[in-house]
Amino acid sequence: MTQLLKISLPDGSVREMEPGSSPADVAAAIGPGLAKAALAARVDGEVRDLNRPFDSDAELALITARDEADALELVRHDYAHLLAEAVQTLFPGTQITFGPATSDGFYYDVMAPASRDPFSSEDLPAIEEKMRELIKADKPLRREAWSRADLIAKWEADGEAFKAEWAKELPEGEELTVYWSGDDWLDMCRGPHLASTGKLDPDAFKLTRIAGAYWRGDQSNPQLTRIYGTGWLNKKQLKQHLHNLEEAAKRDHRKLGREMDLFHLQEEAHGSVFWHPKGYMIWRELEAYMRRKMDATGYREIKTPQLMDVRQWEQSGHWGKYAENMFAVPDMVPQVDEDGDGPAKPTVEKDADWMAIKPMNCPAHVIVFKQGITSYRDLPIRLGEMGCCHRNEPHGALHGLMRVRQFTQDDAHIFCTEEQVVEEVRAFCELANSVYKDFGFTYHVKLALRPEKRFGSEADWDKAEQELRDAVAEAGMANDEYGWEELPGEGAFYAPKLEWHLTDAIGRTWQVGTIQGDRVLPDRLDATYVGEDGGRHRPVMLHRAIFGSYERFIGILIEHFAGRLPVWLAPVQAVVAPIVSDIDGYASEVEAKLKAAGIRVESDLRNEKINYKVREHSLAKVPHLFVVGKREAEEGTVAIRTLGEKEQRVMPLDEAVVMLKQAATPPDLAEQTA
RNA sequence: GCCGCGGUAGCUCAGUGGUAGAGCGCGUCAUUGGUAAUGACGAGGCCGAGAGUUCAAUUCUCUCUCGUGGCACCA
Repeated sequence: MTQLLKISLPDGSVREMEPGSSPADVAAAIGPGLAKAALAARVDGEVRDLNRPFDSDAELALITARDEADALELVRHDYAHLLAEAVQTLFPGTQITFGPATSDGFYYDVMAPASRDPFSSEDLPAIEEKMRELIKADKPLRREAWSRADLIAKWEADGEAFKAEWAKELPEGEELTVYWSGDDWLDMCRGPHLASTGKLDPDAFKLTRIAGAYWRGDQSNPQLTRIYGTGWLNKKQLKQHLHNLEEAAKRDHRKLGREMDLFHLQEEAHGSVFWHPKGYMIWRELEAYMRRKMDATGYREIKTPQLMDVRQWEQSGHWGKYAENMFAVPDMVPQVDEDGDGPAKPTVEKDADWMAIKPMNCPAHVIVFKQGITSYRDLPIRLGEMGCCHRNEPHGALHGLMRVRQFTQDDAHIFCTEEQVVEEVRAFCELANSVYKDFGFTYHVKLALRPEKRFGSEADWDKAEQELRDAVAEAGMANDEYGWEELPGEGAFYAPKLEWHLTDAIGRTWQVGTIQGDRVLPDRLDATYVGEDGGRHRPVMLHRAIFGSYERFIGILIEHFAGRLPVWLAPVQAVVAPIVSDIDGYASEVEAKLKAAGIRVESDLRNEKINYKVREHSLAKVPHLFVVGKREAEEGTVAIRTLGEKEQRVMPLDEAVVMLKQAATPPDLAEQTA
């Protein structure tokens, strides 16, 4: 007599099942409702197919649509397979490669048959339709174990070069699995999958776009066509997601930047920003804020050259590694003809010396550090700079304010002894925290570890990584609350880095802040200090930034606040709008009083109706609108309409000035007066 | 840099092998109106750049450029 399997359920009960039975059988035994609702099973913590028999006694939790994270992952993976099957059914000869789930759906990378052009968005409706047909057909999805040799043979026979290549690299001897869709299509896959295609909702997915992607993510490999889709458990979720996308598009900083007249970009300086008065006001407020923060925490601000001899960049190692992304200029006077019209492309003299526009501030800061002789008593030395840098970014990378060719960092370098590193990094964690909190961001801290290509000894990397780890632990941030995580291979070539990833109002994350513990550059540029023992020692150099770059940070703020910036950052903090022109005099008086209080205020004396003015300044996202009519002028009051609030408040002018002044105080200054 | 899509008025976009249209915005005039669009009239375009096909190109083809969605990159 065979022994029954003991299957423990989440409620603590235990069911005895025949050997060979599967989670589906358990579900059926519990009830027909659950049998229908079950999508997959968690067996001893591992997500598995519903029909895959138990290997032994096990803990079982059935996954239904209520277990949303697991369920979404499953259906998205299934949609991806369905996509591949649909494409191959419609276009025989198409090679398939990979198709994982993503954060909002799925994609599949395919190679169109040589006989036709790569797929385009025009093909999407037909593919979608075919996917729906496959769902309706309710094809069972069946797991099957294959040997590696059989798999390779199968892919080679089918002309699936990519799949064959991949199969050859899979470990010998390990059980490999394929999934059949019905009896006529299969893909190599670890699984798990739903029991059949009919479990998917034909109205809960949408193919969204087509893009190129390299085979195995490597630029030197062939380029495949990636078909993206968004996939959900039901139609309602899909609709909600599409709605969210629209909402995100509304807060696009490029759109708001134009509408709010903050900045513009144009061809002649692509990748560099033309800041308009209103946009630059945000910048000035941020810069003033950051200066106060850095002044208060022991930094000293410097300003270093934009242009340095290329040899300096060779010595630092940047020229060798990043020359193609640097802007170099010959140190010569361009030839100009007699009319003063120089040739559009001046010829460069053969023996001209080359200068490079700085792509970063670090070497210049080391140079400043090296002036004179530094004693250990002077350390740590914290040198800050609002450093304007240029990098010749790949064209495809440029994006509004988020990725630009000219940017200004809130940069600083801390030169300190080895003993001081952990405390300096810990203090930085604290500083960064106070800044991000002031803007209402939550964030995650991550540690990017040594990359494959790197400078410096293993011992130094061991030390540098451990210091950062220790510092975060001391700051109390090495835990789940701060999303603490280590990222192997993601560090810079000269140092491991801590990264701050902000989460914005609609849940997107942005990497902004960083601190990096560098022993390479001080060595390459021969920075030293005199120690207690009278000998020369290498300082450790900490590279750090909190905003990252002003351009990008402003872009993030615009999107985070959907343009409705906090009063202290709003370019125009209040508009005074008289209802009739008789009141212009009083409006000007109100404006003058607010101005005297340091408020950025404008008055709108145009010959327009109040409705029009209210609408316009609301759309312009002015935080406070001061409406004044005959009544207010007589009583010496203002009717305040605050952006985002329905009710207006009428209050005496003097009171309003105090109120607004308080609302417009930057958060770091508000703390002190509180 | 690679793949796909795009570039028409300040903005959002329509349109056509015979050198252009709307709405908003802008200007002028009238209107002085209590909280999200008052009306009338008017100005405004090398249809991204260059080359080709054609009697004729904003329209078709090619190259370039910029933007855009991805990929790759991100010191």
